[in-house]
Amino acid sequence: MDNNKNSFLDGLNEAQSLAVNHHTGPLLVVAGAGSGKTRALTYRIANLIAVKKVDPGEILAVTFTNKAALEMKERLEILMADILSISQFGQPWKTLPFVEQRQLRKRIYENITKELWIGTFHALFARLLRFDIEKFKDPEGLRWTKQFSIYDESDAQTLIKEIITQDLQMDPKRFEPKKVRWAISNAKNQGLLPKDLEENAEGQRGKLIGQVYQLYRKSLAANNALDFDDLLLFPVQLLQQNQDVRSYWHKRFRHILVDEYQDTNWTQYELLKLLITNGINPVSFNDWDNRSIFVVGDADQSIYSFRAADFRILMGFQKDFGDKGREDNTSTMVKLEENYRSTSNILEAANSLISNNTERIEKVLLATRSEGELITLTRCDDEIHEAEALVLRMRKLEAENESLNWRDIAVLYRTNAQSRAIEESLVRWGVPYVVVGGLRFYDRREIKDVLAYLRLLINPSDSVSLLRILNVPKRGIGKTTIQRISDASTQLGIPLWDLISDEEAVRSLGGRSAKGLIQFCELINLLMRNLNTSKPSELIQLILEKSGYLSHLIANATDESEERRRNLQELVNAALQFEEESEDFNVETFLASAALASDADSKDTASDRITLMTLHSSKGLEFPVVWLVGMEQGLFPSYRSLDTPASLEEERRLCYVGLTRAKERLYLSHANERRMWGGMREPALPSLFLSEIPENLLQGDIGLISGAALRREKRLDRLTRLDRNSTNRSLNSFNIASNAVRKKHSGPTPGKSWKVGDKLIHSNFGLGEITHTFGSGEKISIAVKFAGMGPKILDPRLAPIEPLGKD
DNA sequence: TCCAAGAGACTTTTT
DNA sequence: GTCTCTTGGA
Repeated sequence: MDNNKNSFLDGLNEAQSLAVNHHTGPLLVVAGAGSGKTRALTYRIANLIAVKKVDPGEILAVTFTNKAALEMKERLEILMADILSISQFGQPWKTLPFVEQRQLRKRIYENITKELWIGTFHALFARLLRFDIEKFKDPEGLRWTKQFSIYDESDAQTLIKEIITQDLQMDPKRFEPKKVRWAISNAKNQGLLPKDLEENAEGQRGKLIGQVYQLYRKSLAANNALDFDDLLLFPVQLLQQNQDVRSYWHKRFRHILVDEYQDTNWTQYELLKLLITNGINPVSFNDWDNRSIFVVGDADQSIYSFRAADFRILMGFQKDFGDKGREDNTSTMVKLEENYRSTSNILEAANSLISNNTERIEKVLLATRSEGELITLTRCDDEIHEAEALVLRMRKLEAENESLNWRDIAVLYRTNAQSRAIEESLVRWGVPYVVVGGLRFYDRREIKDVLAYLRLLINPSDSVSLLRILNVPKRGIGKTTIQRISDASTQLGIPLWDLISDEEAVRSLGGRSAKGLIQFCELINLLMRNLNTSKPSELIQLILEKSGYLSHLIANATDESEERRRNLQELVNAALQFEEESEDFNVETFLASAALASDADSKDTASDRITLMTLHSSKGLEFPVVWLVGMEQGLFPSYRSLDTPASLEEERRLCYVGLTRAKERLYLSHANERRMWGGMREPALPSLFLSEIPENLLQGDIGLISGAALRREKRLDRLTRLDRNSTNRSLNSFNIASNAVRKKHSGPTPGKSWKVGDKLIHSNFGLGEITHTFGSGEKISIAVKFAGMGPKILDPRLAPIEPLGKD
């Protein structure tokens, strides 16, 4: 019977099993890339619940992204379903009748997943603050309520810029808001208050920053808002100062698990300690009865020190928690060193690269897979050649491997800006792709506008949100009026909303804009009346209609406003999805999830497209085929890291992360020169990291990708495609696209008549559809909508386009 | 008050 | 090259 119950643990290797079965006390799991650490985490939670009979509500699991949290819940549900199904029905969950599958899963959700606290540090502690922020005693007497808004980086910067220009009357060009924000963030991460900063400041500048910090805190309080740093700092201070609150959460969370432990910072570490030992120094903490802290990480993959992460926290775990033993698999450390992900060639390259770092826990990744292909290194003339060469290779690879899908391929780069050249080539050759990162969905202007409406409804003190939407859409409220009322509000010390919801005040202050202001108040009041009775999605819809935002966009009728409308529709969908996924949804929880969502969270894995992203975003992911581009000195490693050894080591870890994402094939490339922005081409040397990969693992076509070689490859690509298409492979729309693009070299087609709805292929933009025609006969112009961009007006006699038959 | 055109900054990585 | 902010005119 017992054996049966534990059978889900059978597939684990020895080290994994040690980690999963660890019951109480501290444990550090040093887990190399691809060694099954997510598996260890998930199985451990399942083991705690199913075997050790831990109440799910006593488990706190910290992940690095929201997406990782969702995935972990999902995996856990399936695992638990299997365990229960086998113990109850004697058969795996998937073999149950569909109805019973669903019932069981629902039961697990209700009794287990829903009770667990799984999420990022920020999401989890924002949640904790929703309970207890009103018990927080601020050292300067400021107050917040549980309706607090969460300000993102740009909100924070807006506030700081305002303080610099308005309160301090300084020139934001000489005293840059961004740098000041950064300095304040650093101070917060060290737990420093404005007065600490002012007292210890060296020189005028430090004093000024202290002043801004002081005013910034006041301003946040006036808006009843917290920034990202506060979401961690406030809980630390709250747990330090209030013993009741601390004991409550200490008793509640008996088992804490932390993923990506190498990227925690000192504030986060402080939080963990407060919770797990109830504020007692961990070395002397003895009450490990039915209590554990389980952290998983890899010092070699620490890549967030710019965000105050410090992998020495990981290195010090054993010392801090009282086990002096530093040998393998002591009572507080287990090493997972067997890699199940990559071929041994890829691993050898990664191991060899990372051995150049000095600050490490000694660890090698042991291969479990065969040698595999050699790593391909390509030197190109410039970034355009690099992009073209990459796309051609990719197409060749896809054409030659029946089982390889576009979604199996990822292109990784150091900086977001590098995606552009690659995107252009992908569009030109009709390869479907998705870019992760760059502009976050929730950072788009129209989305932020609507969220600002929601924030104001929840938290009327939030003047930053109010000012954002006061005249959006246009209500005839201008700069002068806004200046006047916000001056009045600061002078009187009352929130903006209180001021403008007083009709008399508005009439005397508003002047010509009074009408617009009153109209705005009526709108907000109407929305507020619907706040408690509407779901988030309904409220968003109501905002869009009643505010005139939607009709404004419709009236505008440009491509841009069309795009905005689509995004807003997408926001409604996101809200609907949120309502489906979470049990206790309301506007507040929806806003919190929007504020803390990252772009990587929304990456949909369903559609078959290649993925483009920064090396940082790639952490935790894996792909059969990986391209690492821009391997040049000054770009990767970044020029800012070249003269500090510690930063250079971090860049090397970043490279290590990149290499170890690849399962089967790895391609590296660098260019001889690169256009940095707009104008100047800059010559570039191959990255130092390339020289740290043993030559025998590389197959080079160094020097091959010159202009002439590229043309030769393009001819070859055409031949392969022709060959392939003339055989029996079915033609999806994508293949048609590439097929027709190939013909582009025959030039434009004369004498063709064009009409709305016709599909065509453009040699640069790919597949498009005609949305309008202007003029007639020889002089006709056409407006064409291509995927991923606004319509282009083209002259069909000149443009490199080909008509496409109806499909 | 609103809009269009021009200047200027931007490139490290993000919860 | 592209996004944001400022400026000046209607």
